[in-house]
Amino acid sequence: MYERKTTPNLNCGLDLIGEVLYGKWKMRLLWFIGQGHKRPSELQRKIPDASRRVLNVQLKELEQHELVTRKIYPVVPPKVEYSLTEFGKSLIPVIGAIGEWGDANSERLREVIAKTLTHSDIGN
Amino acid sequence: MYERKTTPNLNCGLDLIGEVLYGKWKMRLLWFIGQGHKRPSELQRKIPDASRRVLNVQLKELEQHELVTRKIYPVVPPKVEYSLTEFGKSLIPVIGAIGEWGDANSERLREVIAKTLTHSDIGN
DNA sequence: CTGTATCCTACGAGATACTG
DNA sequence: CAGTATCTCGTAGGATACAG
Repeated sequence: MYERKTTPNLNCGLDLIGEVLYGKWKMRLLWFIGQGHKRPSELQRKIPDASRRVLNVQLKELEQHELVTRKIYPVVPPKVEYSLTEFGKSLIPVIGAIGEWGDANSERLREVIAKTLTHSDIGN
Repeated sequence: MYERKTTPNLNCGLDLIGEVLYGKWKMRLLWFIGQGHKRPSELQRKIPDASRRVLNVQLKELEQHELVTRKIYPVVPPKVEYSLTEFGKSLIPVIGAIGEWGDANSERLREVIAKTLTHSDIGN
């Protein structure tokens, strides 16, 4: 978890939600957990570009922000499951809207993003 | 404008939109421009926490991503106006949904955010 | 299967001072 | 009023290696 030195100025909803959703993989984590992919290894497979460490960091932040809960099963090998809280669930439609717009405009988005990359060569 | 060294992996809409919306003030810039606050000084007043430089940087990125256009009036003193493109306009409902959720849950959000601040003391 | 501890780097963003 | 040039710094996130 990162230690924050500065204190943000939170004026509007756009700001507040940013605090909680800022983090490269958070929206996708919430999304996949909502889809029923709850175990760390599963999430890791769904988001292979993220390192295990960062996934854990962001999951812990989501937990602290009360968007997900973490349940540990005392078995060997260890088993952990993340679930959305009610609060987290209420965010899913918003994330859905964002993702839909992104999917619907993926063509266009790839174009404009490609234009701004200095060493162009998009990964896929 | 920042020079990017790494090349992102863009798999899904959530990823793609992130590329274009990542930036501390971009959503609010789009929002305010959509509301008709088009001039730099106006936007600066709306978002006083951002420095002029960063506002310009992010506006230029939004322009390159074809979400806004920039129009210069050849008068003295100089006058500039930003407007949403059709592409940019199509994003507004999404930003609206995000902002609404944030506003609707601002109480709760402030709480959970406060808990995670190490040197607590929220600005407002 | 889980998670944590180090170390390291790119880059977002602020401050300030300057030009047209 | 609008924009750019430097300089600087914090920190998010990757790599790797290890531990329960």
